[in-house]
Amino acid sequence: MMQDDDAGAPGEALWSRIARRLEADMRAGLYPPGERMPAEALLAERFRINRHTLRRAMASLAERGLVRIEQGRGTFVQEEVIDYAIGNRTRFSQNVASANRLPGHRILRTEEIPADRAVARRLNLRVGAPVILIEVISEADGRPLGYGRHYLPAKRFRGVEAHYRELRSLTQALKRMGVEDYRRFSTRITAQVPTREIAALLKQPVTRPVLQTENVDVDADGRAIEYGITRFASDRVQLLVEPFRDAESGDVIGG
Amino acid sequence: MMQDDDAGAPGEALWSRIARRLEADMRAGLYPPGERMPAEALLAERFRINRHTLRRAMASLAERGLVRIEQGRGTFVQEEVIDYAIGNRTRFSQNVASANRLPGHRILRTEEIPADRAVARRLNLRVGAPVILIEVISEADGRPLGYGRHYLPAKRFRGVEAHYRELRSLTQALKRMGVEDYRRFSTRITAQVPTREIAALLKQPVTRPVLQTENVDVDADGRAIEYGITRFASDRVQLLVEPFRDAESGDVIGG
DNA sequence: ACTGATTTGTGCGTATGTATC
DNA sequence: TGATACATACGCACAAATCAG
Repeated sequence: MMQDDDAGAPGEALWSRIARRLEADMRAGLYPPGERMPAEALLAERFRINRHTLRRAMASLAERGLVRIEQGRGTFVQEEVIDYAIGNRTRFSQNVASANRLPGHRILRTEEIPADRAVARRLNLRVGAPVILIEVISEADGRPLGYGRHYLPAKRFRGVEAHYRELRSLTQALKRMGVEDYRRFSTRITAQVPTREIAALLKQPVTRPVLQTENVDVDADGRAIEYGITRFASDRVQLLVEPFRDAESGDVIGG
Repeated sequence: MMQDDDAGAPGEALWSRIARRLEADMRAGLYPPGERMPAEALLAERFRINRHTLRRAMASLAERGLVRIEQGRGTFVQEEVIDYAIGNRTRFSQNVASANRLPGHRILRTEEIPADRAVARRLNLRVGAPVILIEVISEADGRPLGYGRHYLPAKRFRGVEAHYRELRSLTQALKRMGVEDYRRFSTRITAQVPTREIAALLKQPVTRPVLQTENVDVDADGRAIEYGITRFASDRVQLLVEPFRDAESGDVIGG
């Protein structure tokens, strides 16, 4: 049933008009991505409509993936998610750039530490062997996408962190140290509830999950050169396992 | 000060002895995987130790990944996670069987419905074209691993659900309908907070995230034959993106 | 939106055992 | 022997999160 005081186009339901209005306001920047929208009751009062009507409008936005409604917490403007491709030749900045975002990263710290059991096993080292730890926040348009901890064997790569800071690319830094090529050996993906600390680093609420990837990269000889754990903000990143293409021909492999 | 009634090995800290005791009790089946352990206060009283000492023991178990401590909720015995391999030739039951678990599935329903926009786009159909929906709970040792919704074009695969029910394998059912071979075209991975309904289907709390995968499979000619959305219980499954190997030679591809 | 009960998290104070210099 | 630092253990109190009603 139409609202009596509907001043919009005839034939369009009031909830639909409200939905378009909310969508326009979102695009205009009134409700920035990731932010909580005003409470349903408040918006209903502001538009002078019943809360049911507003909820119908919100439901249509939620269905289209523009907002995310969370009971007891509020309604949040959905952020644009970046496809993060995972493959044999995953490179960091390419993923972000191909989404028309400005890639960047902040290095939190670099340190030489003894390998614990987990790191030693993945890098084929003895427990206690020196490894270089690089902690990075990767960003797109200044918003945190992921928080990564990368371990490299110090014996072989001592000083890599200086190159990395200078060149701002691990691929380039490794190349300067003689690693002409490397590839992703394995990737393990889990979903987790973030610790308060990690949620803060990713600037996301602890109530939203993180996608955790664990990877081992190897050089052309198959030697492990890097072990990394990255936590992605699941509202801003989705992982994409694509059909792998030949480096030269571009043909799909493994069909 | 050592406890007066300490009967343990000398030189070993009390918290360490308690940790070993708890670990043994876990393995003995006293605290089954996924279950909540008794509250810290209760356990401390039972062992006649201070709560701090018990917490030190629990911290060591948590560090080793044997338990998961959640403020306000309790301490939970961590479940063994199954590696679920994702690749060009992902097949369902192989993954579970290779983890020495008994694979199985329950078909919740099969139905012919018109394709909505999302399904139509992925299967290269018109909106409203008939598709077959198959809803499945996949299990290992009787515990739910994932809840999947699979869509197939009805025009080509009408009746596939009967074969599926009989053969209990989508690969076999498709083969019977003339699909000799198919491969994974793309997989999209996100982490989400489950709805109450999905949490119930997966027999997990809503506070634990789910891993959602969206996949499109294509036949040898590259035509889309299946679009699926699967939600995995993140405590019981981790996704594994492995180096892809050639079907014949077994060589790693793309090195 | 509030309440009370339960559970884990944190801080402080005290005391003793152990290792080192 | 003594001084010092650190790990261990206990007791008490309150904060913070969760959950059921």
